[in-house]
Amino acid sequence: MDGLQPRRHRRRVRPAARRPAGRRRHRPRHPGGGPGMSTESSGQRNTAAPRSRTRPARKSAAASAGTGMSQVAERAGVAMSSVSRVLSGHADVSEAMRARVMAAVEELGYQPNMLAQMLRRGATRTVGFVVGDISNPLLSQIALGAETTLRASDYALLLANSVNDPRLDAENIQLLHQRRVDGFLLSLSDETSEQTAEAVARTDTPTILIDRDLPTRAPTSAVLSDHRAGITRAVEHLVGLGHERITLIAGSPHVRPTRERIDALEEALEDSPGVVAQVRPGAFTEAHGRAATRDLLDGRRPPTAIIAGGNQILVGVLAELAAREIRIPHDLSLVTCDDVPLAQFFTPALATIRRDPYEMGATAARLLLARLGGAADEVATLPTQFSAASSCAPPRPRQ
Amino acid sequence: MDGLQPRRHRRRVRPAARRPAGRRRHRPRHPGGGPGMSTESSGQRNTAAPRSRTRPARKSAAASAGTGMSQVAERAGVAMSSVSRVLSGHADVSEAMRARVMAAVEELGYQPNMLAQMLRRGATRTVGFVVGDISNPLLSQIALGAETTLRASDYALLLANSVNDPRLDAENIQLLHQRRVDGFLLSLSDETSEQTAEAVARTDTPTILIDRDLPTRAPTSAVLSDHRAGITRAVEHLVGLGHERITLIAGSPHVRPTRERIDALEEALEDSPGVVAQVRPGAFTEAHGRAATRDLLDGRRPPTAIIAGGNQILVGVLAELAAREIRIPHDLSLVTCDDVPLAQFFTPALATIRRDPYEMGATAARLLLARLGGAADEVATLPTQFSAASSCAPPRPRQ
DNA sequence: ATGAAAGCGCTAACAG
DNA sequence: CTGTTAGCGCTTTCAT
Repeated sequence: MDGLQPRRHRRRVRPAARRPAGRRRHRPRHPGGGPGMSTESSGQRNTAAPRSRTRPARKSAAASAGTGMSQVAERAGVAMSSVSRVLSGHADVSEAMRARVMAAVEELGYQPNMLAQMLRRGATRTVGFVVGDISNPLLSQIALGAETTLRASDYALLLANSVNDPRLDAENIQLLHQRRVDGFLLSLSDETSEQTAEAVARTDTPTILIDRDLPTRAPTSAVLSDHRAGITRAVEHLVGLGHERITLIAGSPHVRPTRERIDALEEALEDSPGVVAQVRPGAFTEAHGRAATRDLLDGRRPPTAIIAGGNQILVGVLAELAAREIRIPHDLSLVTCDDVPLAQFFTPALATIRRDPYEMGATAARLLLARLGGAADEVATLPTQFSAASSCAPPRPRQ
Repeated sequence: MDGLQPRRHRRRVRPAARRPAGRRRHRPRHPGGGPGMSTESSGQRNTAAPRSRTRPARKSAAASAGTGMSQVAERAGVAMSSVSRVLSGHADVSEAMRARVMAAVEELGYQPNMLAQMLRRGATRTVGFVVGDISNPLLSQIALGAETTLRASDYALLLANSVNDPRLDAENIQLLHQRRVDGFLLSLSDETSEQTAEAVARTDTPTILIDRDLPTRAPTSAVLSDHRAGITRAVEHLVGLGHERITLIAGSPHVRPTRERIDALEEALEDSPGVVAQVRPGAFTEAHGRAATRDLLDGRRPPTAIIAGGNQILVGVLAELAAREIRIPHDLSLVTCDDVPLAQFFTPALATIRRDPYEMGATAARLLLARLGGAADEVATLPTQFSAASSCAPPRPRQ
């Protein structure tokens, strides 16, 4: 071995206690060891008399577990209520008291049991996030924005995927409601679902819709994207280039973005007689993108420009175009909605209608925080930007 | 308007009760309305005598809220414990009892308060997922796999981002512990952090590491990827093509994937004297990818092949290559780790070391479920695949 | 400023 | 099989 070497070399330390690890996923169940067989590492002072008759599911005595507020009180020689007051920063507490209590807390390594607090206070400081598909970069960035903002206010995020199934939307709402979340962030799979609307209505929990509309029956806040503006700019650009047949391959017609985009496309073309809009709603999937593209290109009058209504759809569109060796923008112009990580390195560069998903999530969280703080429901609309790029060019002269 | 029209036309229904929505994010705080000002929609039977002296934060009387188990018991004319037994599917319950109770439940639309159950049972059916960056597609797919699997067993996922800050790792673990999660799924930002190790050790909660190692002190299960195999295949391929200077631009050296990849690269080249390995660990960021690439290309002996150790790093590498108009694979061969959505449309196609992140998440969840069911800790290693592609070619002859 | 007591809504002994 | 009872661990009146 010659030449430069890594600055950092590291011995391969196989963690001692582990089995060699040979990719076994479905571990055979231990014959004799059903639930309840748990390792039960007996704590130190297991000898003394049981504290009471009732002793449910004793949790193994770990560092902090089992140390309750009453122990702190005893240690500090004060009443539990005083400990509680100190810990929750109540005003009327003497310095002496505060010091005594904090000392005891320190010594015992006491950590409050939030479960008990939640039950008692009637608030969980938890927000339920129902989302069609967290693995979609758009949604995961929204999640990041939301989580970051919520955490700054000491809220935690309970995540529930619906895998784009409206029934799971409703079920998740119900489930999270039973877990007593203080609020909801909803990126629903289908805003027309009766069950979902009911689930939302049944809950009187503050709810923020993320780029969705819902029958007014259930009052909510919402963070919306201004899809109209984006589509309008894109269409203006395409029309300016001379396109006369523009197709939007859109996602599910049961969510706001799709409806807005379709409306915007049609509206934008109202002033341009001679320019034809086509719309292919369907699903936010690669399959739909591909099928729609195939269909269009096989049709009597294929479009000269396609707008892909989402990142998965884009994949399908590109796949079909690649299969047919259709060149962009020579044979067809292409615009896409919502950025994807590597899009910037495409050749040709992809014209894109962008928005800021992190900011959407953060805004949704702020709206919810406001609602939880007593404010009224509110709708925020965030902008959308169209960046032209070389994937759009004048159409080829009519055949 | 002529020609084809969309099959679906839709009136633009502006939801009635909403303000026109003019993008205002930082809503001014209402002067007089602090917390506690909440709308307090008084329920129907607000006239009767208060049920008790203590009445904390009375939740507004919604459909299901306020309906407690005792009411069901009363309605059914049985004891609360019987209701409980019926609802938790206890064996020794007569059909008559079951029917009476279920009827009452139905009529009242009763939904159990999981908070109370959690406190009483000492289990929350909640899993804490600590992750460096949920917006990374790799991690969000892992999250999806985990959530889907956990949900099938009635566990919910509490998500905590650490934005790649080791201190937040530890803090999040502590926070989730206070929320009494039953288990942890950890995709730590830095496995060498003392604080994190302590936090994990302090918790006696079952913990699954996701592609991380941790000092044995804290016993855990783990799901690992076989990075060695992937790198080994990739290097074999490159060496086979005649490359003699291969650089791995890696992410943080404080996580397992980076260490494994570095080790594997060096090991793979042990048998190939004359082939030089370079390693540039740093961070999983575009910035590092770009800086490292710049550095390498400006160096005395630039590599003939680069392995990008992550999707963000890849973006940086590509950016720098594009800026210098370096052609792949003519001037340089490129391999990347971990797939990204649009990579398949790259020209040339990117050679990639792949794994199945959804399956990683699902496996992690299964391991945790097993642990929660009383099984011992276990390590699962999932495979990795190298697909060659046209981004790799023989190097240009030495200058 | 501090303490005593009364639960939040539920479960699980225990005793019929 | 069903009812009684004693809490889970904490917060919050209410009364000093």
